Amino acid sequence: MPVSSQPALLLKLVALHSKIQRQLAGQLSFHGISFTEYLVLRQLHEAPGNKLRRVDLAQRVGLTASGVTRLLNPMQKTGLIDKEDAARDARVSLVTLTSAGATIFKDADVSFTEVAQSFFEPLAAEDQRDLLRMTSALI
Amino acid sequence: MPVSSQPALLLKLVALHSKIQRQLAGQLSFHGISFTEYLVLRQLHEAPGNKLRRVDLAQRVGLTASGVTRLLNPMQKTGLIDKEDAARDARVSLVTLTSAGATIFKDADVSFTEVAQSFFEPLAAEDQRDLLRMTSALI
DNA sequence: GATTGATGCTTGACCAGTCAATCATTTCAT
DNA sequence: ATGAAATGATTGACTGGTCAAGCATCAATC
Repeated sequence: MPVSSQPALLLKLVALHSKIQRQLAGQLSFHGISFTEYLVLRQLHEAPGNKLRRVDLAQRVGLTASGVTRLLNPMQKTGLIDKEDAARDARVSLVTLTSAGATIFKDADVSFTEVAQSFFEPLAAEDQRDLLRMTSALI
Repeated sequence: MPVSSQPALLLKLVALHSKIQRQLAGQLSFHGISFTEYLVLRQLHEAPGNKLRRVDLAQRVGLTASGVTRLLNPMQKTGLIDKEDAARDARVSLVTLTSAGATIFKDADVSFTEVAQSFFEPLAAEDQRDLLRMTSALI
């Protein structure tokens, strides 16, 4: 492969990401949440006991600790999540998924899956497998 | 391919983008510019006469018109770009690349290329070709 | 050639996030 | 047991954008 095409490839991936963000934001807005909020709900949904420390949540969704603080405040006000103190450590504040939050997540996840499916439709199944393998190798 | 893996693939691409952004921002900061600023310099560098209308620049770098206005103000103050009135249309304000801007771009572009090359190093040449083909098909 | 609508750009208000500082609490070495 | 360092969370100041409104100019129709 000519050396010069790696920059082009990098730019393509960035452009691809813009397209993904636009589509996801558009569909998730019907559920009243942003993509980042979807990620939070998803992580809580997957977590044992539907509960996580804020630091761990930050790491999983790719935000800083303060970013999580700022993101969660409105989510708590709208009842998607709740705070809970940790038994063993008074510093940590656990984040829990409310049942309302779980409902919203399940609805939003349908949209997310639809976007994902239609997004990759131009690729053959084998290409999709290759793409998954390559992205895993690159992360 | 099992239907369920498209969501996973989408999440991988998002994670990949985070990694790209981190690496690019880190290297470009040595040249005193952000990735978005790099994109602006790149577009001007590629444009005929090193000059573009703000609307066209906005579209090429994926920003809104106001985003471009806000981005370019500091870039003009630091002398990377310059304004110029269009001869035929008093509404448009052309953006031009200064020679200082061209110098910074060339330096930054070396870093950009290095990041791109090291980023895709885990992939064989054939994989890189496939990846380029797939991303082009998806955009 | 005046009106109406489209286009290019900027501005004010806002949103989502970072970073650095701070505070509270916990852990660890002695 | 105590003092020092580490950890978890929040806050203030800031960055980098968006969106909607507004202003100037241009184009088209009548």
